[in-house]
Amino acid sequence: MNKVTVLVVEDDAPVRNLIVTTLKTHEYKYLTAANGAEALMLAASHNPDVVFLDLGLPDTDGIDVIKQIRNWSNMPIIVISARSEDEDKIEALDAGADDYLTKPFSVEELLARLRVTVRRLSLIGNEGNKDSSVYTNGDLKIDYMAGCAFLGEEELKLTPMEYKLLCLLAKNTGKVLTHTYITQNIWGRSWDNDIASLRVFMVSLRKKLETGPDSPQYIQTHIGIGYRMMKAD
Amino acid sequence: MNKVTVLVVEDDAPVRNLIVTTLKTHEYKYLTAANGAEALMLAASHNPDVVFLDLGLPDTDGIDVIKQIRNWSNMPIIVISARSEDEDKIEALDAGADDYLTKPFSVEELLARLRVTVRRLSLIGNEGNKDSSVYTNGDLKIDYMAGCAFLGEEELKLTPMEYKLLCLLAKNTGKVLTHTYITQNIWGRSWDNDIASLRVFMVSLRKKLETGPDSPQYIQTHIGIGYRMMKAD
DNA sequence: GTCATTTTGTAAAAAAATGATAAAAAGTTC
DNA sequence: GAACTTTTTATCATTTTTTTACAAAATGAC
Repeated sequence: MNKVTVLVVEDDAPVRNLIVTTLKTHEYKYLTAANGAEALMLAASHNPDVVFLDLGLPDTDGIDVIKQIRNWSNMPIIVISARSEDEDKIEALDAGADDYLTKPFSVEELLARLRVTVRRLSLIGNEGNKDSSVYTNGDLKIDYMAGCAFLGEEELKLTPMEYKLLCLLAKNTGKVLTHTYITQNIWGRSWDNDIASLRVFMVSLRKKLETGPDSPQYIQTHIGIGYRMMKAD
Repeated sequence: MNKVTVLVVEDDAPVRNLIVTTLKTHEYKYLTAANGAEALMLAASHNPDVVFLDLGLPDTDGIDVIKQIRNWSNMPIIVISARSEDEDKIEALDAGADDYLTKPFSVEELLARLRVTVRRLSLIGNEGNKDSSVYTNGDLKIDYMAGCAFLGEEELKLTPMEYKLLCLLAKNTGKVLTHTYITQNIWGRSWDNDIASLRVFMVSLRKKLETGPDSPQYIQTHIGIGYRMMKAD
């Protein structure tokens, strides 16, 4: 998963800094808000992965912030509050919070609970967004997660280079990619030899891809420039 | 959602009764276990929606129970423990627990946290919850719970490494796993030697798995990339 | 249009990289 | 220390990548 973004809602600057510093050193991205209005705005505009929410805000009741967010999003909300009464916890959790820590809290525990949340997010992500990593173009299908490509029902048996090349073209469907761009992407350099190799790979890729003897359906040559993956749909 | 089933793992009878009574009055279904072995059995056989787990069990370390369950399931586990040290919490959470309450706990808070968990379950929808403790793929069968594998009726006699490897491949059936990914998962590192070892294990695993002399039925090599468990069904 | 020139496609080889396998060495477990 | 598992090492076969040479196609000047 990419870097996780945490929205930190906390009016007390020292506490906020402590959290932010911790997040920074653990490679999380973050946003900060010092009051409820700001928090709601940032939550809506940046759609963070997780929210850390202090309930004692100057302008709004923290519970309302939870409810507001829950009106349109299920993003995980971890409450951090000075109040340790059962009723407070229950109210927050039932309003839609996912977890509740009381101040003073242990930074390590906060991180552990954040890890739990992120772990859960990635679980949902992997099962719900299964097709987000599948590319289709006519009969051609590439499953980036699984690392394989299909033409119709049949799986294409591609070498690593061919696969790389196909992915590069696919990810830029419709665009003409110059020889230099392609070789830079695959070999990290662009010598004459590489462009000659590119031609050879092009041949073998096309042999596996292009069904008929007719003009190339998927990969088009642009003489003097490079190649392009055509949009078939 | 139908009635939610909670597996209560707690050796102390009074506490267990308190929890059970509470669950009963709030219309939850429940199962109880007084030790780790029983807990694992019930978890596998009844596939409860949530687990309440006391870490101080007579027979097993609670952390091990978490890890065991996580071998084959993502069912929510809420830990209830007498130990309130940060390290204990972090260890449990990182082992796969979803929440951590310290004794003495408030019944109301427990219920609130249970509601949070159930709410989350219904969000995900039970379709994603297809993890079961046995994996089947053609003639291959893996009982994660019991920690053994079968080919048809015959049990495969696998070494620990071979078993680990097989599970990793099985859990990613259909995906091509890179050498690095595999070694990272098994050895936590990825040196040349590890990849060489991987090859050796691959040979012995295949000897035990692949029946015919024909091309590999289960484990496919992707030259320059890694391996893949094929979907046989 | 024709011809020279440039660019691209193709096949076949050489070179390099990678994988399977056996066997020995090192480590574990009981 | 015997039996077993894991790691290391070496060899050989296979596959992939690169190189090379040449044919085919496109381009542009005339």
